[in-house]
Amino acid sequence: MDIKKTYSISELAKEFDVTTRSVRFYEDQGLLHPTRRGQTRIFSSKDRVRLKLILRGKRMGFSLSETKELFDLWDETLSGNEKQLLLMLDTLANKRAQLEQQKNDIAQAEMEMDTAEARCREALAELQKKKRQQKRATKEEPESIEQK
Amino acid sequence: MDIKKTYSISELAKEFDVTTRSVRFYEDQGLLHPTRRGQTRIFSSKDRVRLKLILRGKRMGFSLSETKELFDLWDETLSGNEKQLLLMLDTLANKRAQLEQQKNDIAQAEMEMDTAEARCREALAELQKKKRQQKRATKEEPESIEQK
DNA sequence: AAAATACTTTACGTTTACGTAAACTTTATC
DNA sequence: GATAAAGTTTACGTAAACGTAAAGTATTTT
Repeated sequence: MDIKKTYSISELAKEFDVTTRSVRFYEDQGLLHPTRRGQTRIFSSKDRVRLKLILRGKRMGFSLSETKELFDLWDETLSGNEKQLLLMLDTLANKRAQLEQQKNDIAQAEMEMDTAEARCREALAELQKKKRQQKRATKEEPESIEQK
Repeated sequence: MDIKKTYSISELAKEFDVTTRSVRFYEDQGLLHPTRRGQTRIFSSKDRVRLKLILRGKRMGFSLSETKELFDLWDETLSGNEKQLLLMLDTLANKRAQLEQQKNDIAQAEMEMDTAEARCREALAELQKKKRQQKRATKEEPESIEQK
């Protein structure tokens, strides 16, 4: 099994570099389900994994409610109901399509960045050439202006 | 050169499936620069390209201001100033790193979706097996309950 | 010329994902 | 036992990215 530990809110916040406010917000939205000792939140390693997934989702452009839907769907999937299983498979297929689109977008962006970078380097090379020409000019005619 | 045409706001909106409101908003934020005939906006093919880039940026999780920064930077880059060129190269490197992160995230997500899908299919197979067993049972003992 | 269509500006409303401040308990430290 | 440190709830504020309604202009169609 996992590192069967529990975590405080600030432990998680530090580890993933988010504010405690965010963590509480994620709980509020039903994405995390910490238990309580008194009124203090205690997060399980499952919560920790989910937090990681939430943040990755965000980096991939997923909203919190999208991520929550996936979480909920997965939980219901575990119950083993056939309908839920099929729904999950369908959802997975949709997400895969979405990821394909993103991969295309990224590939396109990378290509365009390649050409952009190339143009930058060309322009820079031009500038360097001009600089060298200027230097040569001042060496060939040192103080020549004064000898008119 | 490009398809040197011009576009009305609704042409663009239809083509890229966004509202005219969004297009006006993008102009407001300085991402598009249509000219005017009277008070009516006229978009160039450059605007069209930019709109495409804006939307791709959104799909990749970029904010409008991030995209605007890139546009502005690129415009200044064209002026050929050395400092701007170097700044652009730096920015490009950063974006590349960001895309690398996204590619990692996507790869991870795909792996996890693979295992999730596998589990779903296993669970479904289990259900099918049980169904078949039930069917066989009712065939082997047709109305057997009544012959106690 | 009246009506429909496409465009405009102005401006307030909405959702998401938190930030920030206030006021309060609980636990650890001096 | 005072005080600091870490936690809590409540609640108002905010930036981003539009939605939506109001009210007006310009052009095209009937």
